[in-house]
Amino acid sequence: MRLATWNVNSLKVRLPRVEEWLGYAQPDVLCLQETKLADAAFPTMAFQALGYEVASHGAGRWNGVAIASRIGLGDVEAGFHEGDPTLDEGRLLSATCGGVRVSSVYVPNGRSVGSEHFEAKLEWLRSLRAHVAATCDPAEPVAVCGDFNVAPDDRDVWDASRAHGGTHVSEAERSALAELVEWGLVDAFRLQHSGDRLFSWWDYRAGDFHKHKGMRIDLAMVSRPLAERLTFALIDRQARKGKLPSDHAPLLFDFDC
DNA sequence: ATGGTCGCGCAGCGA
Repeated sequence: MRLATWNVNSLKVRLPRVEEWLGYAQPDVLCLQETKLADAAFPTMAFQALGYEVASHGAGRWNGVAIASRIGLGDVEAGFHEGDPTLDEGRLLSATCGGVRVSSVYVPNGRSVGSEHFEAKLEWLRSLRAHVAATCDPAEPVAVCGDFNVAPDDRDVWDASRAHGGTHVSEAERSALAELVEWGLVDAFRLQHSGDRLFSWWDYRAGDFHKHKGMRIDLAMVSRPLAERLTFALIDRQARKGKLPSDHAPLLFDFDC
């Protein structure tokens, strides 16, 4: 099974690149973030034409997540399992694909440490942990994939002291991410790669991509049964190049299952 | 040292 995740920063603008990428990357499951599309406007036919079923969860303009799968797409759940169904703000979608409980997540940015947006980010991550704990079993195959807007450690940032006014690298955010680890999920990329400067996002401005100034904030957090079957992990930097790229690269994960 | 680019949508905000 090949699992992928990609923050596309507007699926409307990015659809031609996503179609091209599906053609050569050939994922079985693709989690999308920042589609910026209402469900009614989602290009379902384009995915069906390539052999994928698709589910989306978005209100348009901001946020929006989706899951495309060519190995089945069942038990779709939009948002958090408990509480107000709009609390997730179009940032969480879950489905069962080929026996794996997959979630596509777009964690709030947080803007600046200590702001109300930052507190909301921490609360969102706590809700995500509660959602996973309420709906999944760590002894079963679970994959929570997407843009976490948290760099797990200092290897994952070009310069931790200059990152985003302290967000993405703060102890509070990393602790919130560690809560998912404590529940039973592991950062799949780190099972295959231990090096630094292996980023998944680069600011559009000032040529940051070419200066290797980025962060690794797009993650696949997987339960032990999947972690044990991981054979390959890649950040596809090629897809960050060329015409009209997203500011995020897609990630690929192969599992022997 | 500062600002720099996108997307949305039509001004300026969010990232």
